[in-house]
Amino acid sequence: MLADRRAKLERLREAGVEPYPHAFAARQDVASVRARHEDIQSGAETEDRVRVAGRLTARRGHGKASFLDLRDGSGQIQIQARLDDLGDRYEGLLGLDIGDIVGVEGVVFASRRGELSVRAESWELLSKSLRPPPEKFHGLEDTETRYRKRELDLIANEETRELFRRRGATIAAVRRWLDDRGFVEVETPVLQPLYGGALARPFTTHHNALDRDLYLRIATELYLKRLVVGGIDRVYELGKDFRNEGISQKHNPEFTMLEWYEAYADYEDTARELEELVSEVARQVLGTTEVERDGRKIDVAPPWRRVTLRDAIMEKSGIDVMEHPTREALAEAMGSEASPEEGWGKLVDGLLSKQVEPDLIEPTFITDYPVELSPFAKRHRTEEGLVERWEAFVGGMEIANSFSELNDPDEQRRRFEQQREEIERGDEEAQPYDESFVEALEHGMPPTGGVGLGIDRLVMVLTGAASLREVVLFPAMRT
RNA sequence: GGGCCGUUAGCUCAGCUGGUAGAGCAGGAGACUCUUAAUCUCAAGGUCACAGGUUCGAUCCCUGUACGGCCCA
Repeated sequence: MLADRRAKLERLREAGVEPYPHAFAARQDVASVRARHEDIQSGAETEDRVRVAGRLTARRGHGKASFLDLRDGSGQIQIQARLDDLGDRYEGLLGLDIGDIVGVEGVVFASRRGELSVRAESWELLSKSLRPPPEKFHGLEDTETRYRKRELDLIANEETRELFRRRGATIAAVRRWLDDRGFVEVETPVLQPLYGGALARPFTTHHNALDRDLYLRIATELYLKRLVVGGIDRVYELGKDFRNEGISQKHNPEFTMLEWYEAYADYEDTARELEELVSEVARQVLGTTEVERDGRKIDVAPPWRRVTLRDAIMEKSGIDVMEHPTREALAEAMGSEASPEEGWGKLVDGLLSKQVEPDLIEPTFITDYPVELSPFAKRHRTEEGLVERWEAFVGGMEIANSFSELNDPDEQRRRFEQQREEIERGDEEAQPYDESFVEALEHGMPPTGGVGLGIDRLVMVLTGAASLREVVLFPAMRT
């Protein structure tokens, strides 16, 4: 199989052909050629001489005249090869393999059937392909191979190419939205002496020269808030976080997260901003605020529904969590035993994710969370025991999380103490105490609204993808 | 972590009650000067995921392992 192509490579070399030349000058991309001839009539000739280059994706031979399809990063175009035009270079062009990268110079015309084509007058091999590409009609369908060898998925499947174009466009649009509003993009440490900012288990690594363990960040929250203390009133970071947890359709151990912080804003401001950002990004990427998921249309245009966590749980389960303020009472109301490492907050979180979240198809803010679940959120201005926090859901999936940031250093200390109790109970996702963060707050942080937006999940929403692994180029796999 | 399903040619897939494997595409040789999943002829291509077991005989039945998918926790 490979031997055939290897043998061809050797024959080319023996014939004095360099199979891996350095360049193909004065190349135009396929999209620009197509753009010039949008309105061409079937059978029409032009005098437009072009140089295009790309991968051969198909060949239809006819003896002394043949057709090849050539694709570059911008699109695909048909090449016509005729013995009359190419003479002794004709056989060589036909002898190339599907998958080879080739440069062609010729004149643009439209075939009798109206297909825009380049009539080759000369060509050169730009890179020899030694392995056969996936099958041309069915493409590459095996999920495992698509993830492990994403390059083959991209060669074979237009939907995959389109999805990752959309992902790129989404990230660009998100940055544009923030940049336009004066947010400063920053980069904070990925390797951290102490992890924090989210309830999750970290990855641990080791610094040899310092001979000490470091953690891969689980969030950027604490460093970004220190920058707000420092006077960067509008700040954001877009990058990878790492959480040492299982792999599922909504979880990858490394994932892309956006966090932004805005001084003098609260969680009502950030909710309005998120609605605006998501709908604006959808408009830029899709041209509409309507997305599709499982065959259903979902409009992400503002305003999104707002419902308190207490009401949302009551509506679905009939349980008023505020009437059962201890873990024992709540567990009894739920008709189950709480495992020892689960506090009251964890039980509430469980009710939310199992009973409520799957039905949150239309864009929804769930607001006002128990303080136990939110060690960095400010207490609610009117509701006892709650904090000013929301999570945003679209298509049955959490995409963002936000609060009026806790800026009272003494209160922050008490919250860390509370987390210490959770750790002692055996909760491995609780927060370690971070004194340098509390010290920063002691210098005074303005009232601030902060948001975390899961970029992979946003891309899932905008592409209708069923699994996070579809929108991550190289998802985590065993071995 | 548990349950169910899958793994056969480079790719997409067949394979009967257990008798040592087939097709299409791709690749090879040939025919064909407007095709586009081109068409036609010929030939070639396999550690049936891996390791055991049952059997005269295993792609097929059983056990285990690896990897993947779906569902549940």
